[in-house]
Amino acid sequence: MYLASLGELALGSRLKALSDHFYAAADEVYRSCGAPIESRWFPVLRYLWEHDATTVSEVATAIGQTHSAVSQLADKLVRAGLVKRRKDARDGRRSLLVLTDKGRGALTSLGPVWVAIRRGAMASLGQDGLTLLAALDACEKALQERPLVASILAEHAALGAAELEIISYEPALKEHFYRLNAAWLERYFRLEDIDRVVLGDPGRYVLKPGGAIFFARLGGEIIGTCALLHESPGVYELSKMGVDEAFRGLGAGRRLLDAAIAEFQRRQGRELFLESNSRLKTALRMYEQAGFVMQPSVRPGSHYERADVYMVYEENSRRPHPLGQGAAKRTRRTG
Amino acid sequence: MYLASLGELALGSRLKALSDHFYAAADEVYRSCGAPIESRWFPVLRYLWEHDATTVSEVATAIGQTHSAVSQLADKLVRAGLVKRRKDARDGRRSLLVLTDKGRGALTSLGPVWVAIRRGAMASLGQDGLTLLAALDACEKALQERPLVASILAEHAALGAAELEIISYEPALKEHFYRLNAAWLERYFRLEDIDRVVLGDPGRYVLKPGGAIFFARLGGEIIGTCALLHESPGVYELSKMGVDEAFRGLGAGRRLLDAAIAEFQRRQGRELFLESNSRLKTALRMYEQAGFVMQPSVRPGSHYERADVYMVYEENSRRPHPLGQGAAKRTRRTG
DNA sequence: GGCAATTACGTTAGTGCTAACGCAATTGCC
DNA sequence: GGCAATTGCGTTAGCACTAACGTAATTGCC
Repeated sequence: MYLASLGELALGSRLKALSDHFYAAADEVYRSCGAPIESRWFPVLRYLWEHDATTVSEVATAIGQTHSAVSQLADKLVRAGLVKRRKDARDGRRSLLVLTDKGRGALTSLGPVWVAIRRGAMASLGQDGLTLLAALDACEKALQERPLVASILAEHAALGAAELEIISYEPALKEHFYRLNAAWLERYFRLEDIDRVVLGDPGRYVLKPGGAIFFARLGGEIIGTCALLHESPGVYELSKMGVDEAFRGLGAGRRLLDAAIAEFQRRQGRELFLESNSRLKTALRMYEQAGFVMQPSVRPGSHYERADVYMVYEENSRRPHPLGQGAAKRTRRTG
Repeated sequence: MYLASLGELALGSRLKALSDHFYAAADEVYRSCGAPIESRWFPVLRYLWEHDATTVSEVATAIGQTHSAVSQLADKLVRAGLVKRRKDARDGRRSLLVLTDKGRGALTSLGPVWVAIRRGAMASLGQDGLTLLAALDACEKALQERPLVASILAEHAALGAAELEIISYEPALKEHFYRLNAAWLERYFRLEDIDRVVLGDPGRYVLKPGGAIFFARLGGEIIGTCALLHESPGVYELSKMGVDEAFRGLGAGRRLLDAAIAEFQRRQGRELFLESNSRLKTALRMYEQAGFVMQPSVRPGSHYERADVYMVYEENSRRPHPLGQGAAKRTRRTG
C-alpha cells in the first residue's frame, strides 16, 4: 500500500478510505438482512432511539455534525416514515424529532443485526479493532487539547529558524551513523553482515582507510549522514547516505552529497561512484541532479546484494540545488 | 462524545470525522504557508513526484481510489498548472500524467511544510498517533484477509440459530454474576463497597435471604444476569441487572426482567421496586415497558449513592415485549 | 418597551467522491 | 484475419456533507 508509506502525511486519505469501507459493509449487511435503513442514518437513529424527542441541534452536536446535515437527514428519515417532526410548544423555532412507531419497531428488530456487527467487527479485526478504537479515542482527545494546526505551524516556524549545518565525523556521533543507516536499510531491504560491520565501527572501516563521514545537523539534532569511502588510490565510493524519515524534503540529502563531492574534489580524486537500488527513486533523482550519471550495468564485483544501480560522478552533468539560494545561504560548514 | 459510546457501530462516522479534521488542518497549513495546493491533491501529487509520467489508473490503484476520481483531480491539477497530460505514443488509450516544472518546483519547496506536518502531528498526537497508524495498518490488512461483511453475516446467522435461555443460579456461574454487573457499574459509575460485597458472594447475600438470580444464556454463553432481592416480608427489589455490551438489543434484558417478575408473582410478593439512575435511559425504558412505574421521589433510605430513580411494579401498566412472538418462542425456561 | 445579540432551523450552492455508462484501443483466441 | 473480451479513460448523474446565508423566535439589557 503506497499510502501507508507516507505515514502521517496521508492519514486523512486512509481514514476516509477505511470509513467508506465500514459504511459500505454496514449497508451491505442491512440490505441482506432486509433492514430498511442505511448506514449513514445510524448515529441519528440510534440517538433518537435512546433519547426520543430531541431537537435538530442537540442531535447535531451529539454526533458531531452540522445542524444542516442532521436537518437534511431528518427529511430523509421522515420520507422513509421512520421519524416525524413536531413543533415545540414552548419554543416556536424548535422542531422536535421523534421516532415513529414504525421507526422504533424497525430499530428494535435491528438489535440482533447490531450485535452481529459488533461481533463481526471483532471477528474480522480482532485485537486490532480494539486498538483502533482506543487510538481513536486518544487522538480525538489529543487533538482537542493540542490543536493540530498550531503544532504544525510551530514546527514550521522552528524549522525556518533552525540552521542546517553539515559537520564532519566525531566519535560522539558514531551511534547516529548506525541509527540513520539502519533505518532505511531495515525498511527497504535488510541489514547485510557487511553493513553491520562497517556501521558499527566507522572509524576503522571508513576513516582509517582514507574516507570521510559527514552529518547534517538541524537545530542541534543530527538528521542525516553520508560517507565517502576510499576504495583504491584516487577512487572513491559514495555510500551510507541516510536522512531521518521525519526530516526528508529539507534538502539535507543534497547538502550532504555536495559536501562529500567537495571533499572528493579537495582530495583530487579521479573517480567517484555509487551503488544503489532502483527502488529508491527519490534518492536516484537526487544523485542525478548532483552530477551522478547512470551506468548501463552494475559495477563488476559489487559487494552488496541489493545493488542494481551503478552511477558515476561527472562534473559537467551537475545541476543547481532545487531549493535554491535561500536554503544554501543558511548552510554552514563546520567541524 | 456520544459516538465513542457506540463502539464499533459508529466506527465509520468517527473515522470520517477524524479524516475531515486532518484534511482541514492540512488545508489551513498550506494556506498559511502560501502553498498553492490543497490537501486532497497530496496523494496524487506526491505519487507523481516520486514516479513521474504515470497513467491515471496506476495512480488510482496506488492511492486506492477510482480512476474517475483521479481523472477529475487531474483536470484540476492541469487547470492549476501543476500537471500536464501527455498521450502515450505506444498505447493510444493512455494519457500520461507528468508534473510540470511549476508543479515540481512547488512540491520541492513544500518539503519543509511536509516535515512540519509530520512533526506537528507527532507533537499533537504523541504516542497515540503512532498507535493509530499501526492500528490502521493492521486493520487494513485484517479486512483484506477476513472480509467484514462475511464475518458479520456469519455472526448474524449464528445468533439466529442460537437459543436464548433464561436459567436460574448455579454456583458455577458466580463469576459471571460479578463480571456482568461490574462491567456496567465501572463504566457508568464506580463499584461501591456494598456492590463488591454482594456481587462477591451472591449465595450469602441474595439467595440465602430469600432472593433469586437469573442468567441469560445464548448458545452456551452467559450474556446477562438479573437478581430479585428479598427486602422484607412480601417486599422484593429488582437489582443487579446487567447484559454484556456485545449482546445488547437481543431482548435478553427484557427476558430476564420477565423471569424475575414471574418469580416475584410465584412467591405472591406484595411489592416489587427497583432503584436506578436517570442516565441509564434504555434500561429505564425497558423497566417501564415491563410494568415498572416511575415514582416522584427516590426511595427513602436508599443504600446506593447512584440511585436517583425509584420505580415500582404495577401489573396493569405492563406492555408486550417489543421483539414480539418470534423472539419469545425461542425462549425456554430451564434450571 | 425597544433593540441588539443569540439561538434554532431551513435552504442553497458547491465540493469530493462513486457508480454507471460509453468510447477507443489493445489483447486473446480461433 | 476477424471478433469478442479486456483495458484505459472520460463523462454524467447522484450522494453526503459543509459553508454560507436567510428567517423566525427568544433572550438580555438598557
